[in-house]
Amino acid sequence: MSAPGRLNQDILVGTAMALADAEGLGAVTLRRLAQHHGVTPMAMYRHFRDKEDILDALAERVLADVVLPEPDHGPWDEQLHGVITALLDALRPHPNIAGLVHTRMLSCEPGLAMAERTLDLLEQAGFPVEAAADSASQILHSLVALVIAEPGRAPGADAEARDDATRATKAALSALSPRRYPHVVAAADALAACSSLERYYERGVDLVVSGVRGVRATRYECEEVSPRV
Amino acid sequence: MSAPGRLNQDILVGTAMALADAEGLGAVTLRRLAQHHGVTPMAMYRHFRDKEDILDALAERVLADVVLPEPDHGPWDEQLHGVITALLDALRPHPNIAGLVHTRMLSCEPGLAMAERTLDLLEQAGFPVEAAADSASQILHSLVALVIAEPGRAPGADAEARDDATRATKAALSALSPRRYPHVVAAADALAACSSLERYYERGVDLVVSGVRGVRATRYECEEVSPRV
DNA sequence: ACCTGAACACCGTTCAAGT
DNA sequence: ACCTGAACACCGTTCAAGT
Repeated sequence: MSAPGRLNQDILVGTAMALADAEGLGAVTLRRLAQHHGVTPMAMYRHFRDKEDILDALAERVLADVVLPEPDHGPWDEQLHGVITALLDALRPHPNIAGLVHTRMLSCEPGLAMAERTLDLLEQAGFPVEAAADSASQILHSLVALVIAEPGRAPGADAEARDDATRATKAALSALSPRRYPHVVAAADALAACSSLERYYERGVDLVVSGVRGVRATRYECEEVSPRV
Repeated sequence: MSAPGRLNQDILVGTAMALADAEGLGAVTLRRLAQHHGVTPMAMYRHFRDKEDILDALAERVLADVVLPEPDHGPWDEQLHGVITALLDALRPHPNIAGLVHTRMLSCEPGLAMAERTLDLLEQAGFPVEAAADSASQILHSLVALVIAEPGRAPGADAEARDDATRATKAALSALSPRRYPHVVAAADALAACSSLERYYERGVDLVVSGVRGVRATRYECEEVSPRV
């Protein structure tokens, strides 16, 4: 495809990302990577230890796009909102790759930076260290899940195929027994595809931040209003 | 391994599940499945359309273990707590398989049953249908993420290897610069492994249910206490 | 109806060899 | 230092054939 030119890890990770975005993770292959650069598959072992190493680099590349807002002296929940939004902005363009982040958050620099900020904010909010660790992990992983589960996206196909898949899902859900699944049938369109992706993600962020606020209010702070049990 | 006896889909899914639990999804292979039953790989095509079909069946089998509590007239949030716990109880024994559920929740009966119950409860809580759809999706996927991210589990190895991995993670996190990652270093042990899995999952459920309560309070109900903005 | 045998196109990975 | 060629063990899948 491109001139054999100079081959390095950054370039290769770039084409791996393009492959994953266009055709899914299944298309990320030593052989296709090599072929795309007019080179033999074994040449890849000059740049990566093994396949796993490529996937690690792919996850790190996505997380490297996270632009954390500068820490300020605003309320912890607004700052948490900012961190969460920064992660989502980085993940959303690469839904096929997002899943890789699940197991690699704590093994690359940008993931650690995000964990650090999240832990900081949770401890500012009053969470004890162990609760902060568990919660930070869940928060970050929930956002990954939010991107993976984004309604109306097919595993790794082009826009047309994705559209077909969405239509098929709508039809399948609408065709269910309305006696047995009344709510699913009523919500078929909303479950199969978002009317607004922006609103979907706003709701997702809202749910997570509200969860942290609620846990704090009921567990780690006595002098504030607490929702009913 | 076992006598050629009678081979059917249920038996094969059972051995696929055992393989996945023991060695990870990578071990679930047409050829290993066949070999385990002393049969040729092509015999699998009598029982499954293709490999994807096996993974679908695997996800459905896990979800089939969900025991939804009977609907009652208790408060919606307590009932939601019950549904969430039921899903977690089914997923937790099969962390290697949990990820398959992400894309298959709405394409099998037990997944639909859970979506139906969740939508029902959210609408009881006052969520408009579209918000309920987005939120139900996120709730269920967050729980999958909770299991996948369970601290201290390696992708698909035995207990000993998992222990080694946990120790290595602890060491790696503890060895980070305490100037740059003070909170990560301080929380290294808690991030690498749970002191109590039960507490980890309780916190996870709590965070999700609190999130729903909070969103309801600020958006879909005016006469209750609402946390500060 | 259920299983086999041979074949195909594709994987990741190794090793010794080239320049 | 960087890439090649040949080989190996493993994939999913097809097709025609057996009983």
